[in-house]
Amino acid sequence: MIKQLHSDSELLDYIVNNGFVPGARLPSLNDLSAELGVSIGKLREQLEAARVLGLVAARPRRGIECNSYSFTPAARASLMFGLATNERLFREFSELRNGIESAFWRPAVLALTDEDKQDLKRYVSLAWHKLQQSRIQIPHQEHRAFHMTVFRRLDNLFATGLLETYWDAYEAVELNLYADYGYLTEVWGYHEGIAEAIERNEVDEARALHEEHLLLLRTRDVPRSSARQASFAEENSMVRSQA
Amino acid sequence: MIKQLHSDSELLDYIVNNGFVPGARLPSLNDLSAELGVSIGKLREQLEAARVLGLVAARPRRGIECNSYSFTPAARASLMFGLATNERLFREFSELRNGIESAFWRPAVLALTDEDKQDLKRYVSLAWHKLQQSRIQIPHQEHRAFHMTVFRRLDNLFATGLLETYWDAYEAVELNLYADYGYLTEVWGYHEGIAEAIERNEVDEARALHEEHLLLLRTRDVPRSSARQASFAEENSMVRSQA
DNA sequence: ATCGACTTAATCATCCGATTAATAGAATCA
DNA sequence: TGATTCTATTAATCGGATGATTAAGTCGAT
Repeated sequence: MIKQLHSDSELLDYIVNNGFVPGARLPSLNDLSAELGVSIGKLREQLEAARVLGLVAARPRRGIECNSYSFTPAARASLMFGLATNERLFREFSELRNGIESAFWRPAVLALTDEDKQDLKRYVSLAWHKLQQSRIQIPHQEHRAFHMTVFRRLDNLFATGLLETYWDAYEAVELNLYADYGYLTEVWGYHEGIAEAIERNEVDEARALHEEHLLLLRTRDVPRSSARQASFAEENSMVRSQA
Repeated sequence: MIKQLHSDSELLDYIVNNGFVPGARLPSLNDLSAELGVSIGKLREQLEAARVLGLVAARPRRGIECNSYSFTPAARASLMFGLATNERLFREFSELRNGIESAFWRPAVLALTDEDKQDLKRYVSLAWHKLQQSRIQIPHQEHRAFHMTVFRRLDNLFATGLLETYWDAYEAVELNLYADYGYLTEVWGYHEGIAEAIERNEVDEARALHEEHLLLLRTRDVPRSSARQASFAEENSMVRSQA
């Protein structure tokens, strides 16, 4: 099996071949340079790449530390750059997020604990509270927490990592998709129904509500996206034009 | 909107702020260093990171060229390292791939052209040919091509990028999931049915077959995965144990 | 005039050395 | 004992030197 997943990175090869576990600290760059026969400059290039991927963390005097594996940093780094050059990509990533939530809904909900279900209801009431104040606030934090709680028990680093990335990106682009009051109450009405259905262990009922509520979001037009690209109207999101 | 997607990378900031399009070439590192007031060494670290993410390509004398955006390189780089340290992750990524294929099946198939549908049938017959030879060959290339053709028209860089990444990873780990003859014929029986249903525009029939065929793969045990971790038997894949 | 081989120069790739900044841990002192 | 200072280690950044690669220009032969 051994398999050399040829990574053209002496640093990463060193990490995998010497079985470094999360939390373990690598030798200093000086020692690594001597041991691997690679200059420090080159090692630093690979170190920067590894750090962008979230694989290691480096601090002076503490050395280079291996992180526990996560898909999020790589996804976020790539997505953030993509969004900076083409904001339209946010819609595509939203589609991906919707697809992942739909596909993993069932096993995720089935694995929720009673405590998780109480958390869901708590987020709903917190959101209603924010929405019902005289000076209403957008319950964004609760929105993120609600969805991520649903998938809290999902044992899939990639699915959860991509969901996490979605919310990071949402906060970064600040499209304010959930801006107007009527829309927010509708969404949280769904959330409330979902939380209650989950509490009653009616998984399919919750699933149906979840699908409806995704559809609600899906049909919603992106409001004040940058008008940089004029070809917005004619695009038909899901499908690539035929060659 | 302007939004400084603070990237703590002078190089990437420079690219996005100056509107470099795919194919455009950046100034030389010397000039960039002078213009940005950043040393070449530091720029090279960021260049390596950008290259790992597949955002740029650098070649001597050609300079640094912006690539068209793709999610694949980042996903692949992260996944490959993850697999090198924990092969179990392949199953999780397979689950993700299954979920994406299920979620995007309908719009993808609906957008296929007649030519695409003929390609699907062609891959099926190529695969049967390989399987029916006296010295049978595993039609892996056809398997990949068949699935990627189904999603050829899907206009979602992230979904298609992750599917592409899956096949790259599959070839890298070489688990030989599709090894024995009986399994292969069963899979390609499904593929044949899918291709024909798609040709007859029976999208839901094709979808049902596709779901069945994914289930077939899902229930299949990973055969000769490294026995490094003995806790394989007791794991129940999809769900994280309760806190 | 066209084509191919050769030269040139621009640029990335790699390496080295030195300096700076940050910090963990030891030493010191109230 | 507890807070502070000191010191050594290490990453972070810089500047420069050299080699490798290759696009583009040059030259010559047919």
